[in-house]
Amino acid sequence: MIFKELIDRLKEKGCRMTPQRTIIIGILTDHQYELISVETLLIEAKKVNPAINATTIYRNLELLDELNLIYSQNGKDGSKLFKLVCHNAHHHHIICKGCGKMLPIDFCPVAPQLVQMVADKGFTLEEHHLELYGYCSDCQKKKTT
Amino acid sequence: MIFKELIDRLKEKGCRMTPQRTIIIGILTDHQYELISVETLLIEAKKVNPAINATTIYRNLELLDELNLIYSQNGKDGSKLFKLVCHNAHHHHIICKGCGKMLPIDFCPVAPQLVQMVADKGFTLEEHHLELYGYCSDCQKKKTT
DNA sequence: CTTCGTGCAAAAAATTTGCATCCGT
DNA sequence: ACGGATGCAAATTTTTTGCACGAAG
Repeated sequence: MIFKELIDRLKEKGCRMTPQRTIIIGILTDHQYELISVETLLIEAKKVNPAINATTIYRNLELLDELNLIYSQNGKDGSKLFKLVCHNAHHHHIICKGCGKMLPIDFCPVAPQLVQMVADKGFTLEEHHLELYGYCSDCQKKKTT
Repeated sequence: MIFKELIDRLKEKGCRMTPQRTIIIGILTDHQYELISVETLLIEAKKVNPAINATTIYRNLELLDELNLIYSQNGKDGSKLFKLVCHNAHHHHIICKGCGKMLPIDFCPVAPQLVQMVADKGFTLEEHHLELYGYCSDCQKKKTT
């Protein structure tokens, strides 16, 4: 249900839903578990509507990036790869060492790159546990006073 | 002592140590805890030897990448950023759920991006704990038989 | 000496920008 | 109708490549 969520999120922000944007988001949704390059995204988008321009892809990726809705990393060949940040899936928390407050992080740093690195050593990654510790803004202040 | 380690590693691989390469590695070592762009790397390198060419930077980064000695990620503005993978520093393990074997991972996925994301929410990240679980190649085989 | 590495210039690729037009709301 | 979004072309930036020369081992 990521697709609709994304559209709602964009609408909230006052963005217009053009057919191009809808297509781009649809494709990103299709690839939500893998990384996709600008090039592939453009090719896939053109399959739906051949008139879509690369500029539109760039501008939409920029928009999604500003809203922190996509994550990007560099591919093996140096190309840039993108992936939606899945807000409704797996996530982690940061825990305040001062007051114990927990804040969910809508982002999992265990990227395909790490999975690959582990795979190179013969391991199959099944699950992971990440605990982040720090201080929330309130406790940060208390510490310095 | 990363600098010397890197040089040794490259020598082992049969790479020649030219002054340019030495400078580039030196600068990357200086920035081992932060990300650096090609542009900055070039500027810094030129401060040491103004004759250094961008092509040389690219070719050396390519070399280091092939040897998995650097990690790259995309900067906020879309530029590519690099950082040495610190083999002697902080690291994590993957633990086999079958036999308990532990394998160190010379890579920490808790990237500046995550630190920034946490900072945006008012938290200051102090430490983290990542546990990776999976199956080693041996136990993987046993499972399927 | 023998190759690898470098610099330079040119080519290619990737990304951004300006502007007129289009189309969601 | 208004203002954001798009397409197109041109400009800009980034990265790659070919080749001759220099220098490391």
